[in-house]
Amino acid sequence: MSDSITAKGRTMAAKESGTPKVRKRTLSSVVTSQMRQRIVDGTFPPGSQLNEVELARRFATSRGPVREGMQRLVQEGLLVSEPHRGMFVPLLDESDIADLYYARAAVERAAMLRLVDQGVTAATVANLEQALGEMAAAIEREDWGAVATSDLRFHELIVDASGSPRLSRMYAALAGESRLAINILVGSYDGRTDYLEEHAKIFELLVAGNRSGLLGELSRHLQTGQDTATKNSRGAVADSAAAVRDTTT
Amino acid sequence: MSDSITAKGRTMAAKESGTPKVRKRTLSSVVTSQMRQRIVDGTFPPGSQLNEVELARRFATSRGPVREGMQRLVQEGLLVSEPHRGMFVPLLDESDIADLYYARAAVERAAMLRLVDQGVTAATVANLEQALGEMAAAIEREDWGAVATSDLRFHELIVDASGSPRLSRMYAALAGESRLAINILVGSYDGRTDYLEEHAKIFELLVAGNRSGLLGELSRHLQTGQDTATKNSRGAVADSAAAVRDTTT
DNA sequence: GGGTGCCTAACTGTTGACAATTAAGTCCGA
DNA sequence: TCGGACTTAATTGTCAACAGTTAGGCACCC
Repeated sequence: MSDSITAKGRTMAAKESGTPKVRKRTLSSVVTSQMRQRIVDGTFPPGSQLNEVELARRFATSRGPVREGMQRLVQEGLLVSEPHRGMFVPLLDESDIADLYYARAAVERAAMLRLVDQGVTAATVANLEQALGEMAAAIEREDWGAVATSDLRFHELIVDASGSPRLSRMYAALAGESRLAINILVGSYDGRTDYLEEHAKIFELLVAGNRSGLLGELSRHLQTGQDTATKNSRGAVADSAAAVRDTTT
Repeated sequence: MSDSITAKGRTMAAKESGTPKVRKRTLSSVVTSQMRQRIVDGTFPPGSQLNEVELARRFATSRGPVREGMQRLVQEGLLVSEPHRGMFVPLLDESDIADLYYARAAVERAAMLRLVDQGVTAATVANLEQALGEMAAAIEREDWGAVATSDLRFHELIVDASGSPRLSRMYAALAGESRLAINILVGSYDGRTDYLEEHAKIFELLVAGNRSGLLGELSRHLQTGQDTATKNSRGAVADSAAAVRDTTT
């Protein structure tokens, strides 16, 4: 019953440039990853429509896999579907951001409490320290996109470490939406140089197992994050919407 | 430029409740609903495979809408995908059930606390009372499937009442999975005649705004639910798996 | 001049056929 | 008798063409 080496003739249909490191993954999944990446990194800005035929052409596939990928991204909160109209990258308004941070707080609180209960493993400590290191390096070179990535990664690591598949699954969607909200205000991160120490504080309290301190610090941290996102998105969403209008006319 | 829109047609359509309920559902969505229904009500038992061509034939469509619906149900936790093999209704083992109830507790706790904060509206009270009424009626006529439905509906109403779209979205998936777990042990509900009063207790504490009591009662309630599910599923999953094996051979 | 109704263009929704993959059954040889 | 490679049936993954819907523009009528 051991895993026999199915080393059969692997037809290398690797075209010259199309797909970088395509493994045994199905086409739909690689298309999904590609689209998720481009939504998250801002290539497809909030408010924009994703044209099926254009994407299919760009990925050198048919519309089937593209539609399938879109279905998944809808459930992740990275796309909204308007029947017979198309798929659009969500425009998060003030109430969306508030709800997003509220839901994140609910999930992270539960994860942290459980993590303290069952103790933080050495591997978790190492992962978190690495994320903090990446964040510091990103701040150093003023790469605010990377700062946002390490920021979300830090929080995601905590949730994953709690060992609940369902909590992780739910949080992944929230993290994706958060990235959407943060994208609008990338560049305004520099006004918040205390990000690193806030995360370091949470890390310390987590290792120390300080429950009440942890909950308080988390609330503060997310609250400031929400305030920043809300404040900076006030005009940003309007601009974004206007920009979309321009491009579509 | 000229923003002087008379806004006549808009106000008419918006103010008026004239939107006919004949919303044009797309084929994919109706197929999705149908499949969700049959998974949840046990027509497609846990462990069974959903054949695309057979379902397409049964729904008198092509495989496209069926595949699209399956994608959605995967994200809801009602199906698992094994690439190049097929879609299967999940078989929840002991750890799955534990994780499921843990995640539910996390979400419901947050929802309840917020609900107490912002006060319970009259509409919410009415909805919850109705759910309790349906539960009592279902118990009376020993319709355990309906008991499970009203049970989950009660909890879902609480989460929805908290007014967080994302919390509701996450909880919907958890509720669907819970229904899957409960289906196995439908009929063993009769051993737990205290279900109604447990829910009534939660309802009272919620209206009274008793935080600590609420959290304690919720923990107890979900714990007993988890214990029952776990205990009754011990042999059930084995039987179910065996039954699936029989039908597939 | 303003409103109304068609009309067209572009897009999504749907379909049936084709290709690729998996797993089980079978046959052969040691 | 056992092991392994081959064959084969069934199922999923992918594709290109067709059909239906939506929204915006244009001419026409009042």
